[in-house]
Amino acid sequence: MNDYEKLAERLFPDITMTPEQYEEKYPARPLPEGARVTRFAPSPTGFLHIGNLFTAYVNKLTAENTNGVFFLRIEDTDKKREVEDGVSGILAGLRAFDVEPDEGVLGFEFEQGEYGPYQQSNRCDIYQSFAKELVQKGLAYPCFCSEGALNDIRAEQELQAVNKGYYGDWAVCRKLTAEELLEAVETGKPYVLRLRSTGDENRRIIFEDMIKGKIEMPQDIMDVVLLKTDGIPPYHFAHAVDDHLMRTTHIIRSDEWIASVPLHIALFKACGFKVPKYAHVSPLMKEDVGGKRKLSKRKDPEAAVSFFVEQGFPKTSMLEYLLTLINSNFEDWRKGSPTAPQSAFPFNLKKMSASGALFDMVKLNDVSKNVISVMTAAEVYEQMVAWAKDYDAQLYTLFSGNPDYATAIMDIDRDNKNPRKDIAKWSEIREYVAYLYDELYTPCFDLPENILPGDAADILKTYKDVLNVEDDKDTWFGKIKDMCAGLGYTPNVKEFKQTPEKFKGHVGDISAVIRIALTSRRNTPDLHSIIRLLGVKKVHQRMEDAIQYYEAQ
RNA sequence: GGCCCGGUGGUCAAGUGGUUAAGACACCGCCCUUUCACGGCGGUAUCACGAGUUCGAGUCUCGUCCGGGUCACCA
Repeated sequence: MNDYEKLAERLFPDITMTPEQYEEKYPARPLPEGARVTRFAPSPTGFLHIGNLFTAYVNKLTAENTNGVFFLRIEDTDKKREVEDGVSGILAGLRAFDVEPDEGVLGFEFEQGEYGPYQQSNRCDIYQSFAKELVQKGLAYPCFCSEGALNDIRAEQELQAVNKGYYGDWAVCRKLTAEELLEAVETGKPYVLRLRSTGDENRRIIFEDMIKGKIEMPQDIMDVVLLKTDGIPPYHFAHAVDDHLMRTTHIIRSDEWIASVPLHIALFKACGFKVPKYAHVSPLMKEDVGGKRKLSKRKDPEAAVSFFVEQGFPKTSMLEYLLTLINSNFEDWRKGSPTAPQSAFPFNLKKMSASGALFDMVKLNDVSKNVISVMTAAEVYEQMVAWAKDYDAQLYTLFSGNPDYATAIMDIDRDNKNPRKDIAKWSEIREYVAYLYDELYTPCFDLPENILPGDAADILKTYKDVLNVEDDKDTWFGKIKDMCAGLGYTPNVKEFKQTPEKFKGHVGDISAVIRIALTSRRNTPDLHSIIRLLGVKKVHQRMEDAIQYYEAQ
């Protein structure tokens, strides 16, 4: 046994599993050629950022498109960050929008898959096994520098205007011999384990990022921490060991990791691992005065995935919108395949934009309206009720109390070739259906400027006499047209436009008055259907109320 | 500050040396229309800046500027 081996044994006396044994325990995955293994690896903070959902979705798509595997790993090596049961919130956000992992952590203290444990806090023995081997090979060493000593080094580096960090001549413990290190360990001094970097800052590493393209950077020369004083690794080392053993083929993660790729490559090489492919996703931005900035958890409510759940965006809407950001040819594809499932889209990692996109609520709304417009009334009802159950108790009671009525409302104008696009999210429905439920209805008979209250009263009085709820649509509208002449209006919109001086208004104004009297709104779906849903009694009552209101003016 | 990434209309963006510089959202106008919508047609508006290479540059090179990231015993 040489000195390094002795040191390794002294440092990790209880570690008996060797890296070779772990390699056998986690063999190459039995997947078809070209299958990609991806992962989403958040900290269990309980908060899922929309940008994380975006990245996770890209991971899922990548795996799905190649018949690979998408797994969830929890990076809980930092106790300070931890939140009680922080996993559930993240999983809930993922599930809300169907970005469900195939493998890994799938619930509170529940995981599935052959490559676990998937929670880093349960993998300490594994990290230490690989760390032990690094020590044996002289590629890692214990460092006894205190926080204060580290600060002193940093201050001196600042003074000399050189790169900060623990490296080269600054790395005092690196210069200790194995014998000296062993002696220091015996004193019981706390230590961290550091990589003995073999990097040369004058040499460059080149790697191909699948989104950003070719990236060239100086080699990493830092003697980074492999194991903290508590024996747990920080992100970098854990990433190398985990993604190697879990046989991840593509590391798709957020942009901010680019700077540490040289380090990660150094780590993979030091451990003798094959370097995975990298793809760095640009962050989602938010419009701000004078430019754009990253969506902020603190300032922007829409940074949280839960916000979209609360607002009631259908999961397909959200994914549809995200897809437009992920691959800009998605919209063209959608045009050609309006009803195809999202999973049929030929997603391409390389087509992702290298720059950060602004998250556009207006566009999301538009996309969502399209999605909802092609749903059946039954689908709308089902999703709407599911949402209301959690977020609008009154609406939930109203809807589930009479499903046929609610479905009939949602069915208005829905079987058209070009359906209406009124609704972008379920939270809008309360307002949308308000006039169809007495419990939600507050009358408001305000007229457009071009209609006088007296005329409105006349219109309603005339209409009240001819109205028959049983009329079919043509008869119904025929009666409205027939009313026009007697009241000084024209049934012909074109005619009105040509000679407006000859009329008080056109049939549109008559309809507007009736619409406002019955619904208190200036735009609603087809009035004829609404009248039938409302029923004779309510229709007459509301017209009476409106007439009274106008006559009092 | 060092290193790295990015920069085409208000927004998402196509674009791989020769295009009238696509398309979508938003906005505006017109048309359709039996209301409200849907829909159709059209319009405003973009290559950050400066050099260079080239017959020719949004595209290649260099510089500048702007925005972002990163330089922890956080991830």
